[in-house]
Amino acid sequence: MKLTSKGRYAVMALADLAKFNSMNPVSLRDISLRQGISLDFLEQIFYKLKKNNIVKSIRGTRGGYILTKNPEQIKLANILNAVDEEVKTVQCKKESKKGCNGKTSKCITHNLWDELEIHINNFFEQKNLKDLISNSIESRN
Amino acid sequence: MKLTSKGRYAVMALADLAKFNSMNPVSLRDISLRQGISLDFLEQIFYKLKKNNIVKSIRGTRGGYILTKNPEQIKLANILNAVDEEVKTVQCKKESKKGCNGKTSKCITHNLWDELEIHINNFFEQKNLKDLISNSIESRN
DNA sequence: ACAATCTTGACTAAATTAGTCAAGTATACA
DNA sequence: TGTATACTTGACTAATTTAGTCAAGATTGT
Repeated sequence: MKLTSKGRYAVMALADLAKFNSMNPVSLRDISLRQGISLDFLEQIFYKLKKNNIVKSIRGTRGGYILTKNPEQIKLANILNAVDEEVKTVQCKKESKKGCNGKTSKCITHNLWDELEIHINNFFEQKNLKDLISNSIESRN
Repeated sequence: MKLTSKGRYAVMALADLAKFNSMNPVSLRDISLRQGISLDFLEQIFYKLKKNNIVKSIRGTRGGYILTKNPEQIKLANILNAVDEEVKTVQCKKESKKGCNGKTSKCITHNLWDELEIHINNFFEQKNLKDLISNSIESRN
């Protein structure tokens, strides 16, 4: 699980989408304006979200994107996995065939990062888009 | 909380230190060889660990470093905070005076990252150096 | 004296991030 | 049918961050 602006933007954009979803598709341009995210960057992000079947697109003049499911069915873990291709907490996983740091065995802390990754994933597994938008209303944002 | 190799190396090095601590100071050179971490990089890391009172140093020919406390009294959170100066999960905190993304209010996901940071911190608050080394013996490493 | 070790700052190559740019394709609507 | 709007997709790039290296010294044990 990689946590970058790309992931944050994806969550923000989808929260925006969930909020204004009602029935009409929402254009990236609108999201870009409301959330202050570069349109070009959003395009990249939504390309991935679409490939991962989290949104679907409607082309043409009044087109835009809509969620494929209800907000409460979309877990944040799904979103982050969709945009942040590689899953990692901290190095030391990708060289796992040969051990860590070029050694032949796993490093002392190897299990630790495994556990951490699970811990973080749990967090995102337990949150869905609806949680986010109800929270933001609650806190008067 | 930033998670990089620097933090991982710090934890590895201190776990090594805890293991061989017995009574004699352990030199960075030894740690470097055992853990496969660059000596120069270790020096940087231990500089910070010392400033944060996690280790103390003994100079001279048979010098090296020793832990200032028992391994079970050193929480991983302490270590990571010591070496990873800046605390952050994902952008959107440092501009917190002016809101996120240059907007005047907090972004929809702001609270989310706060929660996540707490979640991760809890993880590291609950683990100490002793946990690490007993685990690694247990799993025959 | 001298070798081992810690101390500290400055510098840098490589990787990653956070985008931009560009050239399209599809659709709605006038 | 033309045109504006919006999605589609790949390629490229500036800025930042990471993960170190390099260097010059200060201390101490023997």
